[in-house]
Amino acid sequence: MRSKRDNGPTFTERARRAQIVECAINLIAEIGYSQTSISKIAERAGVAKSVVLYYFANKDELLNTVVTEIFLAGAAVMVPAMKAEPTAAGKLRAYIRSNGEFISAHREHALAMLDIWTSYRSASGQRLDEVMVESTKQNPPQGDLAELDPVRILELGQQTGEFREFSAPLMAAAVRSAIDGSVTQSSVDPGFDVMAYCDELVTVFDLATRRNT
Amino acid sequence: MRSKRDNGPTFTERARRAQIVECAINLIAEIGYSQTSISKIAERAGVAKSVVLYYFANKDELLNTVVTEIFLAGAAVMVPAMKAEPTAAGKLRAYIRSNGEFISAHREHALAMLDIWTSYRSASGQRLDEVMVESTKQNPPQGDLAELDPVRILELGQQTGEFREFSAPLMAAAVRSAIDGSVTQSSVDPGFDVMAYCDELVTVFDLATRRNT
Amino acid sequence: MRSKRDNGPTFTERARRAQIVECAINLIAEIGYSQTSISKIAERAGVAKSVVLYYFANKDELLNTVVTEIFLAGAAVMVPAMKAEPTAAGKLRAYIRSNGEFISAHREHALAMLDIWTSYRSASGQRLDEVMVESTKQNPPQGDLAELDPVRILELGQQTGEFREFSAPLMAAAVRSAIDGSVTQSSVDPGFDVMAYCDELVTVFDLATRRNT
Amino acid sequence: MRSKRDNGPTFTERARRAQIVECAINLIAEIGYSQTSISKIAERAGVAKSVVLYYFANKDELLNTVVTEIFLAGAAVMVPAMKAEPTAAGKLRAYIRSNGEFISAHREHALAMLDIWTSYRSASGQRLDEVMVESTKQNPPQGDLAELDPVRILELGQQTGEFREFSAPLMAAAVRSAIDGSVTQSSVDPGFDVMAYCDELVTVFDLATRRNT
DNA sequence: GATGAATGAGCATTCATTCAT
DNA sequence: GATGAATGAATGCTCATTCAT
Repeated sequence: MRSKRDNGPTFTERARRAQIVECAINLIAEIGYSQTSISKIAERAGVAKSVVLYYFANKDELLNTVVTEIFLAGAAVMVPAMKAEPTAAGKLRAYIRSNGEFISAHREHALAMLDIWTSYRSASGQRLDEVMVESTKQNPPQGDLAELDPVRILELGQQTGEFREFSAPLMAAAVRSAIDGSVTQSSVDPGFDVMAYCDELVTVFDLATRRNT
Repeated sequence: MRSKRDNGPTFTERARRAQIVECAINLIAEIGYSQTSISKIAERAGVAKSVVLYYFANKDELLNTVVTEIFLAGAAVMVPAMKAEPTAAGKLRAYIRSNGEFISAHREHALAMLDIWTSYRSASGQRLDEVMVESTKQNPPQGDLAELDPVRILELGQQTGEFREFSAPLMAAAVRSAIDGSVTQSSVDPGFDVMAYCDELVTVFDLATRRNT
Repeated sequence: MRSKRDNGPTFTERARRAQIVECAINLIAEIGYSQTSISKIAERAGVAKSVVLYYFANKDELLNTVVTEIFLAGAAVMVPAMKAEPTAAGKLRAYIRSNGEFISAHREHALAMLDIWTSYRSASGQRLDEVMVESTKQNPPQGDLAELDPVRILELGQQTGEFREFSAPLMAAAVRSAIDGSVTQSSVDPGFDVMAYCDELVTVFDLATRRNT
Repeated sequence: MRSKRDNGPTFTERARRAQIVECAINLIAEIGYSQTSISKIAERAGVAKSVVLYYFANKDELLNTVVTEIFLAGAAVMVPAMKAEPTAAGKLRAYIRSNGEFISAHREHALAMLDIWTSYRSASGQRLDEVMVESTKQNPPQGDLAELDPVRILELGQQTGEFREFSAPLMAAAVRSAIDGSVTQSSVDPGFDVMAYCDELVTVFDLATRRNT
């Protein structure tokens, strides 16, 4: 795709890829991943179907790009918010609220992400996480991205004595799925107030995790 | 399929339908709804593809049967458990735990249900809940099934003074999505301890809802 | 299907066969031969699909019965009308008018007949007439039915000097297709006045065939 | 299939479409519309089934193209022939003869057209004319094509006094169905002399329409 | 860079027919 | 007599992908 003396992707290439990814996200948010085909994406982007496969080797690569894109956009919002909080309780609060803010601000991205996450199956029936295991194992999240793991926040709080005793992985799973619930709700009811919901979650997990005196 | 003066379904018919539904559930749990085709279901059931369509007018009817079957099986476990509890706090506890018990005992059913719920899209892109709205509006859940609505439990607790003030619909959404999270976790990690997770949830929502003295 | 000491078809058998044939005719007239399936016929008759194939070895036999039935019903109307006319001109007039009367009185039968005649193709693409050739060759129309051949009428008229010189087969083809046109028209426009049309045809072919002095 | 700024169909596209249409016509003429499937058309064209659906969105679009193609080819022959005749009687003669010439010269096209016309039923059982009503209402035949309406010829002749009094619509129906009869005859007997038949029709309708002195 | 052309695999569904009861 | 059960072939159609230009 590029010459030997490689200067990285050209401007056009990046623009086209971004455009295609954007159309894919909109489409997935609108009609669901399972109904989203390459030709529909191409149609919406106003290009030939083969153009999509020129920029992305196959459907899975496009999908992967979409997921990564959204994930990084979310991280860009959440990581700073969490870093700004010194305490574990503060970090947990920031984790929930900043996630909610991203979902509110980028509703379509969140819808697309959740839909892919829950709907995607490879030809052999593997889910996205199963497929991603290899690449993740090779590139475990480092530095800032590791901050996004709720298990770490909870363990931190238990170490500092802010939080009571509980299973950090289980509590983390509860936090994550409760937050994801806001996307599901939002897809059912477009008027769903994600931030109000997340504020409620902040209270819930504050009461549920803090050490009672 | 049957004449007017109807003696109800044959023995064979009930058996075959049950078998097909079972195969469908297994398959959906295994490879996901989007990868589940009628021919794969037939293959697993060891019958010709056309047999499936002999017993179910079309894919949607089969799907509907699957969903209803699983839902009723879940309700059969949950409703008695909740009725046995007099207090709202007890009912909430029973709601979470009995749901967890059903998920543990029928892991494949729960996986299939969740996958259908999140993946299904009609030809026009509608989700299952959107499609079901009409039938639900015509036949709103009555009697025992109404017990399964978590909003009612929470409002009850607020009326009796057991629970603090909060938005019942939002809290209910949190409860539901936290419970559903156990299925997602279970699909990612087959060894996930659903009951331990639900016990943790019981604590979380007990702390989060009870009136602090 | 019947015992050795054969008393011919039982009452039930004849009744069932008649009922099925009737339903087939209605259905073909309504939705066209190509959309008419055995299961639809059975459904309309209120019996199981296999019942239809119990009385008729296969679809073609049912079809054949339908065609024969309608043809004989038409002949029953037309033959007497033609016999009543002594002259060739009178017979031609009677041929057209009585055919029109049959079409008017049994619109569905006529529609079904025409639709089968034009639409039917065997699995190998043969038309109904091609398929029927063998049976017709073995049993050429005799006696009264031979009266229905318009070629004979025209040749008779030429022998008696009533008609001018023309090619009888070609003129006969013109007469037949003009009459059939009334069915086509009637299917397009249910209000089409078949008798008025046939009266016009009578005039047309009277003017067209008579010897001018 | 093509981008917005459109240079019109490619050479390949036009060629392939023409080839597919041609194969469809041959096949319909041979085995009838009801037995003609997309895969058979593709097989005859020597391409994959999906190629047919690459050029025609669905079977109906292909069908429509076939019908339009044949109709326009017929009109191209008939319109000039009729225009060349100044009198109504001449026009009527030209209408019949030029139609016959087209049928003789393009036997397969005529057979296909008639078969589609009589056999086609939409999924809901509508005939081709019923389906075409809307498009025809929006685009009524204009200019030259209006010449092809036999009703107009007959009314013209009555206005000029060339023709006697009769119902023009009924006479037109008779003319049309008599002509169509040549196609039916030709399909039954490949050696049928269409032009001789049409010449006979010319005489028939000349005698039948002209004002007797 | 971009795209038109082509393809094969798969899917849901329809249907005539066979067979055991 | 009647029917439920089962099946294989066929149909229209979608889609991701390949390839030559």
